[in-house]
Amino acid sequence: MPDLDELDTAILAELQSDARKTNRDVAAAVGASPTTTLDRTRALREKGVIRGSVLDVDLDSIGRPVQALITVRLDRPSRARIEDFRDWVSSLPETLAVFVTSGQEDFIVHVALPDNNSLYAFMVDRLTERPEVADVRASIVYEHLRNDRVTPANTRPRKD
Amino acid sequence: MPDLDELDTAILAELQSDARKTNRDVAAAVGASPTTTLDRTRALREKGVIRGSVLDVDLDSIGRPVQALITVRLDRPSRARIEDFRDWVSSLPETLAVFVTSGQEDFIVHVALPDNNSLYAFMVDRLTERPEVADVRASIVYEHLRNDRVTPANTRPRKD
DNA sequence: ACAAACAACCGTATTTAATACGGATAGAAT
DNA sequence: ATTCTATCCGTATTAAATACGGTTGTTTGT
Repeated sequence: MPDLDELDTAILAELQSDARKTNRDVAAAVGASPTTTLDRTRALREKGVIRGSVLDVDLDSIGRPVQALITVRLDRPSRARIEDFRDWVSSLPETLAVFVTSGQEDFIVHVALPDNNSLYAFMVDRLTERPEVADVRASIVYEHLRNDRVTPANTRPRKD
Repeated sequence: MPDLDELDTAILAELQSDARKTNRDVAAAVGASPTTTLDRTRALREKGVIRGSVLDVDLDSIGRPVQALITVRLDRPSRARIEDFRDWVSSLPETLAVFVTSGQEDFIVHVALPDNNSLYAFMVDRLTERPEVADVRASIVYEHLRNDRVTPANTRPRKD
């Protein structure tokens, strides 16, 4: 597991505010040369620290303004059943993200839909049609805030 | 509210699999010229359909492998109290994302921490120190899958 | 019906960024 | 001391992004 120094951490911070920032801009912000910054960024990708970059799409303007978190409990949640349901639900067009959890539920599914009727239909038609689904419960999401400052637990000082 | 045609939708799909894909690659994939693709992409940004791009960082390799969804209920959840707590919790370093919800809870907070002890400390020290917090409950997240095919609810045919 | 205005698309030329490569410096190992 | 390695950077080259103008086709107005 790679431990990261201050320069790596600074690069991650810059790219988190905007993953499409140019390498030159990142370099200027962190106070290193473009070459060094590119080397570091590539290394972070190769080490798997940076897994990719995701487009942040406004759900209202693509006609899906209603968000919900749907808690799902399975009947007899064996590994096979969990993985089956996980794969199925994560590929539905309504789904934004899937959390596989422990606790009182087995899944929490984040969905975005055009309106409340679609949400109701999704719950009672699509989810409940799966025989292994024992229970579902929806919480409407009014707001979804991301923290764009995801920092490493500990950072090694830069060897100067 | 902008309705999007097939070309816009195709561009969004391409950039969702990798937000750093070059404009030329996107153009080749959607079957349009780089110029047209750049025009469209810029327009999508200006219209607010594309809000930005987020780096996908591997939480294990930055020393925060333990994820949880923490359900929070406030005492007397007025607007002011909700917004206060929202702003406070969303800026904590442990927080990845915050959902403001209706239902049996007021918030669902997605956090990433180094280990289970840190999670316990976060719950009983940090959250419970806030007087307006009436109740908290954690679900450990074993897996977090994102759907990288977030498509518009309806797409207008391209005027050809 | 006709002309004007507009929208969508693309090609070319220019500017800017990404990349490859090699050199310099410094610390660690032998 | 010398070699090895890691880190950083500058330069030259390649590739992409951008600005701009031209073409086509559709809508708008008279």
